[in-house]
Amino acid sequence: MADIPYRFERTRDTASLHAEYADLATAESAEATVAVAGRLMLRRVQGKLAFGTLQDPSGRVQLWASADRTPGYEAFCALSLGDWIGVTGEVVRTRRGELSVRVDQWVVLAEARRPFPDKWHGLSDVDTRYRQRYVDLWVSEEARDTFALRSRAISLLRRFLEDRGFVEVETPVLHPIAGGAMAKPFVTHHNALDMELYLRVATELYLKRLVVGGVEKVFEVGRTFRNEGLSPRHNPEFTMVELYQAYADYGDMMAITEELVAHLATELCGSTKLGYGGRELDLTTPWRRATLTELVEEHAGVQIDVGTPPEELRAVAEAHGLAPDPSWGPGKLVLEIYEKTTEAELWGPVFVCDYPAEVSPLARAHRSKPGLAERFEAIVAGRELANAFSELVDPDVQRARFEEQAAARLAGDDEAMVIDDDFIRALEYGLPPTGGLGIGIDRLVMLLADVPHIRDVLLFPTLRPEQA
RNA sequence: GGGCCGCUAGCUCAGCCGGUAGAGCAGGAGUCUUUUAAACUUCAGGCGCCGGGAUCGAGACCCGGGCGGCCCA
Repeated sequence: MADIPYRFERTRDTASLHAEYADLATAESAEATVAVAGRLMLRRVQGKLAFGTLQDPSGRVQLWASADRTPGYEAFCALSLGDWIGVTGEVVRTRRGELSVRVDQWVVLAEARRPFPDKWHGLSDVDTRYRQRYVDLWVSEEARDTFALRSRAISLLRRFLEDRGFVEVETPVLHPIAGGAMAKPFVTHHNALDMELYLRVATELYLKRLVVGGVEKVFEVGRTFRNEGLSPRHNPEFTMVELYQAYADYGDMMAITEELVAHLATELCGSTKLGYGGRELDLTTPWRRATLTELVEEHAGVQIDVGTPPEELRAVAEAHGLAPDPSWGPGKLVLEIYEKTTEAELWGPVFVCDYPAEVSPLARAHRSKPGLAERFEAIVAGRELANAFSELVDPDVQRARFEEQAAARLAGDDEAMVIDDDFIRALEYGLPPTGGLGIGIDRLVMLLADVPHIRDVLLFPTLRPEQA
């Protein structure tokens, strides 16, 4: 192992070097000494002269070493690609016009003992890119750009909400009851209390408790866990932002959703007109608002709603290749028909409004449409990006909804919710009219970064373990 | 869970109808004072994902398994 110093005093990153010396003439020296550090990416040895390419997070700069002025010239030429080095020297522009740091002093900061990936093709094996993200980040600029964008997106999201008076909170990840979404939880065990705990499937029920407590505008950005399969759009742990606003309804949530997404697109991509997967995506506000049943009529050519006789709904479902379970009510049938015939056809952005109340146990009944709830999902680039409601505020109705869920659970639906008595007790203290919204951050970043797989926006996605 | 595709040197990839494994880069040893992934000479580098099978003979064909990708549920 080389003698590695404990620190290195860097004076410039490579980007600021290029900015500062943009006007330096060819074959001139700036008569200024700088210290740069990073990873050696390329090397061109020409006998008594050697050139290298140093990379840091801001970019790259050429290094120029010569046998007659670079100390330890032979050793410098023998560095491995991937080694971290610190270089001190004069800023010059070579005869070929390349801004360079002359290697007057240099020191190894870390050895790359493992071989460098192909310097031209980089890493193409996606599995290796996910498993060894440290190598991927080092050699592929697209990966670095995507994660930089993710970081800025979350930062902008926080500022957007804070600017509107929302307060960020942290609620438990370990839940005694996995509530707030229809999903299978991960189960764990607490030894001291000798009890099962569940990793949260949503932050919803805790955040609404906070609105009861008087936090009128509240949000949480947090990891959520659902015990389901892996797909280009699903990872068992993912990041959601949920927000709740007192005195607001789902219409207000539509406005926040479209403003937020348009704001992020403008800030990060420079426009609300994006391309995604080679297809145009126009996020300019306002987004289309359409009811679920309108959209089913558009795409499946059938007029149905929760008031349609169940036999008729069943027939429509079967006509589209579904095998309706006898336990399904009209609401479930309508939802299934929508998901089968329409959801995949939508590109969006579109707010799909007014879901059946039967499948929306935490949403408030529609103010004028019986059997429906004031709930929407935002479909963007063909996938669900957001889910929101006018929140159910009546403790008696909430208890009845929970009881329906418990019955479904007994009947074998392991994604159905469990009765949360404390949540009902909270509602009994009074939840004002409230709008609530959840947005999948990973999917949002996928849109903004124009990447096809959720793994492309997760630094360390869930993978099967490597073979020993 | 089902279907299809892929897995060959550290990396990126070839390999015909089944005949005993190759290139470029990276690595080692040399030559070279202005290069830009890319000079030249030379050397080394392989559990062909794993396990079975048919064959005189398998990287290639058949079966099972692993991991990954895409599509479907």
